[in-house]
Amino acid sequence: MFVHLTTKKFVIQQMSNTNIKPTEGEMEILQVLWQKGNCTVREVHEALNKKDSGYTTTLKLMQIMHEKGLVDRDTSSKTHIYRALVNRETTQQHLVKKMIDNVFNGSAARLVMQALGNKSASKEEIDLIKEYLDKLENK
Amino acid sequence: MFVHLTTKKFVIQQMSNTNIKPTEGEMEILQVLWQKGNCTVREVHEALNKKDSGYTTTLKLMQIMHEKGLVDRDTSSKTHIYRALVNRETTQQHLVKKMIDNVFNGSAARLVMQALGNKSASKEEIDLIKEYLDKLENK
DNA sequence: TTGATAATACGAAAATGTTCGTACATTTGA
DNA sequence: TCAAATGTACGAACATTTTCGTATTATCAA
Repeated sequence: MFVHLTTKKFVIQQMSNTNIKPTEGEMEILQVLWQKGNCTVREVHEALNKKDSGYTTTLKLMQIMHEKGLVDRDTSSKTHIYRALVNRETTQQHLVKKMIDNVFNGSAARLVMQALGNKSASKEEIDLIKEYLDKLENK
Repeated sequence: MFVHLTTKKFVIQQMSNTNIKPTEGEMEILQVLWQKGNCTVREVHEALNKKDSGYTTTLKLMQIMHEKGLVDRDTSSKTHIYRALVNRETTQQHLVKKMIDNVFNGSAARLVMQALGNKSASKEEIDLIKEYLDKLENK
């Protein structure tokens, strides 16, 4: 399906931007790109499954992301292929840090507990976290 | 200092808004109100210590927050006294949930680990969290 | 070949958030 | 008392993000 991708190269560059702050819409798109790897605009648009906005909106957003350097794209064929240029973990790190400051007054623990109180945290997830904590404490 | 406050009453009402999403600027103000309790605009403005925006900006923001129902105010004296109308924990809950969805693809554990990897999490905080986790698991 | 389909480009409107200037009212102290 | 200081009200400018309409180009199948 994406055989041609093995020959067409993306420009090799890494996002050095220290001030990463994707908008909400941009984050949704990045999620898809991180999860599915390289994508066309249509693939992203369909993955998002937005009923309240059209295809050209997603397109425009991705074009802007390209201008900003959030994504790179292969334009060698008519249908462009996009990929995330910002690192997933780094971006998440930035946003979490911002939330800790902006919402939790600088306390990471508060955020963690709030997140754990959330129903989203299942038994398995909690065990995973405990394990992680032990590792963290042993160094 | 705030003796008069014991006699002047705030309208008793609770924010029922299910779609709480304060903007970044609004969050900063809420932080102050949550932390310091009832405040004048000036107190908030000084607590924020923003050098890049003036007093009337903070004022305007707080007026808008009032329109939105994020805060209530006592206008019985010339200098109005504001208080948060949205609950701290509820608001944080909403924002965390949103971030889990929007940034961490629904995984609370991922967010937690990202937050813990942060330098902001000290030894004490980590112990606090472990304690919390045990409590959480025992029910 | 040619018309339908699917893409991109891009300007501009709409929506939302932030900032400020200015008018006006109240308080206060000299 | 009355001028300076301190407040609020509020419109308007500006910035950013999101959305869409329309023009144009490429692809594909009949």
